[in-house]
Amino acid sequence: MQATREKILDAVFKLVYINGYNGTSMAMILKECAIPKGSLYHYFKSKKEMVLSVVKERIHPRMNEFYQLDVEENVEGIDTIISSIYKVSKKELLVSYGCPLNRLNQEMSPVDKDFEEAINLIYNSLRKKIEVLLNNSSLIEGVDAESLSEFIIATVWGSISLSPKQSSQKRYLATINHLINYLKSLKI
Amino acid sequence: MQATREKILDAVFKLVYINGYNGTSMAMILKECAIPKGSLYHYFKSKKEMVLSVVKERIHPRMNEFYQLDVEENVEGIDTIISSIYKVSKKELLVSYGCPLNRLNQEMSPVDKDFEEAINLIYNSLRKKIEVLLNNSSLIEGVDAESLSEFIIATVWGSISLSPKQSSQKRYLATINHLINYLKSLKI
DNA sequence: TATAAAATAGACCATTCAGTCTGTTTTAAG
DNA sequence: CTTAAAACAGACTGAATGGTCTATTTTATA
Repeated sequence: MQATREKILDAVFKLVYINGYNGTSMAMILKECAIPKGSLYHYFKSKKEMVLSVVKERIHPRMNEFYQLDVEENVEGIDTIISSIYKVSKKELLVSYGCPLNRLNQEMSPVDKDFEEAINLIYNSLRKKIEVLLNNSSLIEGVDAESLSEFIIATVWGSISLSPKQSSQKRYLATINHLINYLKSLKI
Repeated sequence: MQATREKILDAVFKLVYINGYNGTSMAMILKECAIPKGSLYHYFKSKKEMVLSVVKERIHPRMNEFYQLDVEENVEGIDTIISSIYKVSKKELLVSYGCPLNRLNQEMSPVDKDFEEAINLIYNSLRKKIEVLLNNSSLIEGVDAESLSEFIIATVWGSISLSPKQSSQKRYLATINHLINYLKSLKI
């Protein structure tokens, strides 16, 4: 049944989000979704393949949902970016647990090529969207859209990765406000 | 012998830096430093205690060495910060493997209070140093030193955590250049 | 030089790990 | 209704895990 597979992906996403890849055992997963081992290994041939599926089928869509970076008619691209950054502060889980993609990236990318690849795919698609939005904006001269898009992601992800330390989204907003200031200063 | 303890800490730092906490086994550590188990457990009562010692005795000094953030006579604090950020790009390991503190933070802080505490201590000391330097600067009115210090760390750490994806320090510099621009715009 | 403490040494242990194996039940197609 | 494939079920396996235990060697000190 397809529902079983989805149930497994949900459980794995949740546990890996909190405990990381190596911190999550198959026993924990089995217990969380109350599914026998035979069933799980019917859908996934290994733990690694399973978590990679989570990256593609759970984390990727989640990132697209969190960062609403699609081009809108009659809206300056850079304003879409700014409002997207604000909206992130409303996502409590994200601000209090950190970014699931970045968490997994820190743990797995240096150590496993397949994870690095799957994670880079998501990172690049987000970065590219931001670059497109920047190119759809009236900016002062000499602004490099590519490095600026990297700067934006680096700052937002950095802020989120530190925000669990800081008590709340208030802190995230105070931090991120500097980024917004900078972005506004680049508008014509 | 004290040298044995130091050797162990070096090996653990290296392996945990690359593989993470849960990705590094005692067997790997023992092999790396070619020391029998009895000796190792003579110096450390557990893996966790050992890695916490690495945080305090290896990572903390390393961070202070990497980020040279001490107040200098006749130098604007903000210029010290800017040159420190530039200097980070010279540290190849940092830019190509990511920040060891941030790596461990992402993996362990959400899951273990002791790690969270030890890591926060370092984070706060760095942040405070930056705040002091900002207060030692002639900045335009209305700049909040606390949130700005958080913003600086978030951006630098974010850039470093993404820099392994980007081939080189060139990319780190291009990204971080936006931060420098912003900081310069805050000077009187 | 005698003696206790510090340090080295590695065999050993219980537990947990990811993954396999052999069935049984359910579902869908002819 | 028959039959094959899909799905469920969980006992079992070998390797790896962090940690213990006992014994020996080295070092420092009285």
